[in-house]
Amino acid sequence: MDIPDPGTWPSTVAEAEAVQDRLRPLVVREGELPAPLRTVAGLDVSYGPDDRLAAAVVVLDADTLAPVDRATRVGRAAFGYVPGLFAFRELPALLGALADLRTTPDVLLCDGYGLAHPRRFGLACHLGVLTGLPTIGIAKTPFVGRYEEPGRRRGDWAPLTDGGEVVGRVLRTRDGVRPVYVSVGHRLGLDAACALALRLTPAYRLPETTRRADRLSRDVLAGV
DNA sequence: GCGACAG
DNA sequence: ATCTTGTCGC
Repeated sequence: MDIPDPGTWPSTVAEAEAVQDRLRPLVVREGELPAPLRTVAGLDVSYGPDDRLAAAVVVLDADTLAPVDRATRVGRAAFGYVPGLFAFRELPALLGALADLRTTPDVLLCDGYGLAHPRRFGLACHLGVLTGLPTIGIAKTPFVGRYEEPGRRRGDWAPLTDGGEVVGRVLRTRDGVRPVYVSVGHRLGLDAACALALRLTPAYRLPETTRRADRLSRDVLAGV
């Protein structure tokens, strides 16, 4: 798919935060799922020694969840790990992988947060603004915000709030398993984001998109 | 000031 | 993220 040239990447914390502040106003915090929804893409990155990394994108048929496209990119981490600036670490490689895709996915599912971020501009928002595509963030552990424990059944959820505003949702994707943390990335509202998260978790806690991308990035890093 | 802190 | 054995359960 076509990916616009992001230009140069920041090298300091101050520069990176300035980039987030500059792009944040471009985030569209609402929207319905595209109809018909044809394809969904999952993105993930695996790390190896010496800052080596492998980014992977897997595109699935939204109905059958069968893989229809994939792309990978190996490289080095472009930024140190700083909570809140996580996106700068993986974005270059993820964009590179996306550029190699034959198709343009209808929605991008990111590993991490969107609006549930100290400056309301997590990886999912960043990726959404740069690609122009609808995105959502699904994280495995809490980062910002407070919440009550949701019910234990699949579909149960509780609002994730921070600074007096709802920034996401703690969602139980399977009965009796730890919940995931869903937040809006770009062009999709929270209801749509959670509906998609449930649709992609027919068997496991994490979305099929994320699981496929995770395994692919791992395999690539291992040289498979 | 101190601890916590997506992956 | 990654480093790692065994173990409980379907």
